Amino acid sequence: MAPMKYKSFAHMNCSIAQTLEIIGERWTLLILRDAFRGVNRFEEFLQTGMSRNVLTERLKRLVDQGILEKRAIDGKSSEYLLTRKGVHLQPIMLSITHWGDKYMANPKGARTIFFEKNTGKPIAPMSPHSVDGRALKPQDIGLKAGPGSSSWE
Amino acid sequence: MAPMKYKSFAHMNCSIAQTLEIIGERWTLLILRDAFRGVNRFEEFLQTGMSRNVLTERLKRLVDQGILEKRAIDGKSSEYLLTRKGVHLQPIMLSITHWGDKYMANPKGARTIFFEKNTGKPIAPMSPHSVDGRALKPQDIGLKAGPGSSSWE
DNA sequence: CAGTATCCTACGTGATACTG
DNA sequence: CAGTATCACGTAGGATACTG
Repeated sequence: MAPMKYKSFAHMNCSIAQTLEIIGERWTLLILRDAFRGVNRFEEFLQTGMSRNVLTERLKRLVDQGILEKRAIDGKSSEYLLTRKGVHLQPIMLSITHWGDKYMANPKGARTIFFEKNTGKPIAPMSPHSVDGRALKPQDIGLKAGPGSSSWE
Repeated sequence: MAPMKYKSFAHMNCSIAQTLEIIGERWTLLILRDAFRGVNRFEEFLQTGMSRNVLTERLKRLVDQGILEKRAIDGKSSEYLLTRKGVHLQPIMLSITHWGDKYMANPKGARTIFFEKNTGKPIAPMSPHSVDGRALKPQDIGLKAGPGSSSWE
């Protein structure tokens, strides 16, 4: 019998599938969450609760994908910093956080607050917008196949 | 030796961790993606590529969590519909799609286009906004512990 | 069509010891 | 401190047969 493996999502012609192939593993998003909080050292990331081998592999993958950059600090230590590509994951993080805040709320209130530095005010919940800046409701949005679609619908 | 299990994220006092505990499994987000495209039948979901037992379990979990609603169609068939809670996952879907569009682009262009029904125009890339509706850049945003935080920082 | 039920395997994971 | 290296284990996942 031919060997069996988990199916890769990478070949699927879909942004969601391909993105999940990179950041969809069990601990990866928690590592990234930490990175957005300013965590950048191996031993710090460990505090989140995964074991060393898992962290090693995830970090390697994130560096390979250009989401984190590894920088030597003084020959013996290194740090991991979000690249531009990594920083652009921010809307995903915020969306997940806001959904969790709403549907898995801690009774005492939000656990993490994202605020605008200029004003100190919390940001608005993530929402889609039109190109000219109007907030849109879920039902205002339709979807269709684009030029990169092989074919669906 | 005490039995070993995958560590649950559920106890972590974190919106991201708890959300991942629900929608973070390998096929779940692809099922939800399909649901947003109007897929609602078992055999249709199967086309995405997972096996029956996996689909069965994922659907059950999503129904349990109130993200999908299972409705009998005529005694023999049933369909799965996004609840309000499920629809509110839309920003997550959109954010992931846009990131994938940018960093894992298909050379021919977007595969799925989200557009505003009223105008027919594609929506803007997902971005955080201030409460009064100004788009914010990643570096405009800070984060701090909220009232529900046990303690960090 | 919509599942349920097996069986099997490999991968993700956890624990921990070890190295520079 | 920042990893690398083992090893063992269970669960997610794959294939497929079966049922109403």
